[in-house]
Amino acid sequence: MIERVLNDFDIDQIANSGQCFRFHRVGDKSYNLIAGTHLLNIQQNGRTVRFDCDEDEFNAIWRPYFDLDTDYGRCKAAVAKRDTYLQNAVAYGGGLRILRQDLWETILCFIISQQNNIARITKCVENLCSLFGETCYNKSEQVYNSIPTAERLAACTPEDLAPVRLGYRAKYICAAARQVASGVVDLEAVRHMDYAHAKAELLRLTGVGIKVAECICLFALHHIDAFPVDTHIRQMLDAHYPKGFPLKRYKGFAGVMQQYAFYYELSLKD
DNA sequence: AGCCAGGCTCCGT
DNA sequence: ACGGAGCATGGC
Repeated sequence: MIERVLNDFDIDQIANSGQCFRFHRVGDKSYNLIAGTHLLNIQQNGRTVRFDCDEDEFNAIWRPYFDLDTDYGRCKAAVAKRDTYLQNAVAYGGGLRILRQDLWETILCFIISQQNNIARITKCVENLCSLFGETCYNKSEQVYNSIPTAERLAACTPEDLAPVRLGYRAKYICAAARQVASGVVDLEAVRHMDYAHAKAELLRLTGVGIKVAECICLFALHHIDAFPVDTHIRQMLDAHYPKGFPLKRYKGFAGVMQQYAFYYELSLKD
């Protein structure tokens, strides 16, 4: 069991930020999270966060996953004083983090995300894992399913995936899985590329366009210059930044600002 | 009931 | 190179 006192960290905000679709709420500020082949129970009480794992796993997996070595206070302090929109967004979602998620898992989740809503994305991801994922066990003998491998999905047809209810995205998933399993797109190489090259390589995947590629760059590869523009961000930009978002001001961490804005926009719509 | 959702591919110009 | 139709499904 690991306990840490953390600033700028709110597990509810992180779990509901639409970066990861594999947080399962199990109690007050308490979640089971499946990331790659790992399962974590995490619980927050005030600034104290409890990670149910040993120190080696914490350092190897969860510390980078939650980006705990980054000072988000510095990002927040960079927000222009007169920019009341971003000031409000930061005040609202000040506990957000940019996660370092598994690359293949993020590719699948964000292919599924297109032209879809978060509630249904979550269901599709759950279906995909429970029907095609690898069965995993942790030390406490908890059973859970990881995201299916590219090899497993490459052997599937879109009809095979029908129970997942992916709609027209099923054929994208099958095609992308074949590209990855065959090595036509080398994800291990993508991991070591800079932002521009990684984005270009991801764009070769069927079902991955600019927006999805930028989400993958931001939420898996931690290229925090990425600034995905989806329908919510588009509306926000039109309403609050008609002359364009000040990307230069936030160069090097624009993706963090994007995430504050995205989470704030979601809150304004329910 | 009808609009919309963390868009993309494909096919005309 | 660019623009628009079509796309599956279900939440609200």
